[in-house]
Amino acid sequence: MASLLFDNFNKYSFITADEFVQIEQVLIKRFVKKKKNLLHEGDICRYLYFVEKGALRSYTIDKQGNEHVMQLAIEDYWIADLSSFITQTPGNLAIEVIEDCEVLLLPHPALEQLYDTIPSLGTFFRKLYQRAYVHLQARLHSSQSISAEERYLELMKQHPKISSRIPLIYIASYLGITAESLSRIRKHIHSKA
Amino acid sequence: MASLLFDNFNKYSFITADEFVQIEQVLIKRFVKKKKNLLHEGDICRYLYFVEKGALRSYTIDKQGNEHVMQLAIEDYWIADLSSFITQTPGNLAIEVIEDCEVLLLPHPALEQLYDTIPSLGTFFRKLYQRAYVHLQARLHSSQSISAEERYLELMKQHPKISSRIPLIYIASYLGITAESLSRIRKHIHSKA
DNA sequence: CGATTTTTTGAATCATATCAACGTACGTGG
DNA sequence: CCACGTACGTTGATATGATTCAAAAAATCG
Repeated sequence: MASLLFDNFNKYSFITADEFVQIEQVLIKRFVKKKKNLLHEGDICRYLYFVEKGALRSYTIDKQGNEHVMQLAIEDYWIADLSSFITQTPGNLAIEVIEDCEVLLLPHPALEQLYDTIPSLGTFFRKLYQRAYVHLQARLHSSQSISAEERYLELMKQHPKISSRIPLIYIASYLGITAESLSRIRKHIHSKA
Repeated sequence: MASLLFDNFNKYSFITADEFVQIEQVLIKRFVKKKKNLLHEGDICRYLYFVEKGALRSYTIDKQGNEHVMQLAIEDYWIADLSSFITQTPGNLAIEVIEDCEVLLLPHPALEQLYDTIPSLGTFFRKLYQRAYVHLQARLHSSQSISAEERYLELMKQHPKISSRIPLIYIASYLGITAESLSRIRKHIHSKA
């Protein structure tokens, strides 16, 4: 069983082949085209999305109608509006496809049931939520303590695949700056390299 | 039983008087003086802290040694380094007393045990973690979409008690700006009011 | 290929930081 | 109870990082 998802589970928890078969039974596979939304602002997030292929972003929309990227995801990443998923109430994130995708949908009610039969799945997702929290805190910290250029360099270092594949406008938005600024930052970096 | 903590539990969950007695048995009461630290960077956060009286802040320290306030807490607030508390591994938050405090300490192992006997306690803290997550996301969103002045006004509106009692330097740090900037923002607000 | 999206560049402007100085308040030890 | 020191707040002058708006160049897509 060569499966990206199986390996992903076993990165942070321990899932047997048998257990994985059970999980597979509730997964829904979707092929989604660029520019399509998996989730709209105000929707209840009914699935956790695991990316098998392609790229996506989640984003919020402010009062002026500007979008702000909250998360970027490529192969082997999970993406969702976590707080909406956990509470099953309307959230304020939207999720859009950046690059034609193959995603696996893990439905909320099915997951709740699987927790009973596969205890280590609870561990896995508890850890996942926790990483999300830590990551958010780290982002707030760096947005308050370092320059946009440093933030960009850090992102490049930690997620080189993301920064090379995702269009600059989304990376800029993720970093909390404009596309123009990031373009200038790139020029500046190249000029001294 | 007139208790701030009892009422706090019943804001987000339902705890009976009997259950509350059980909880009280594991709580540790501490009186802590201004400037003292309840937690240092790199410590394992072994307690959730409930503030009965006084004021505290949690903060991170960046590479240049500057502090950045992550949370402010007064009476009726919980404070902790959540990710360190949950994993019981060293964290990177410190917690310092701003105003002489009375705090209740809820130890990690005791809480784990109470979850078995008081199921609604699990609900309560799950919701607490979730609010922390949502709040963090909202902060990141507003730090990327609105000006420092708007952020300050929002804080004043949502937490008037905090903004009136806590020294300006900590509020500024919480907002991600310098004390000088916040001072000017205040002046600007008063001038047009 | 044309159409759209994405990236780059320039000039002007703005929000916030920085550095330095001064004012105020407060609490503690003498 | 006063005086002193430390913590906190304000103000001014200047610097800087990032935004805005406009336009052109480059890349991508059907």
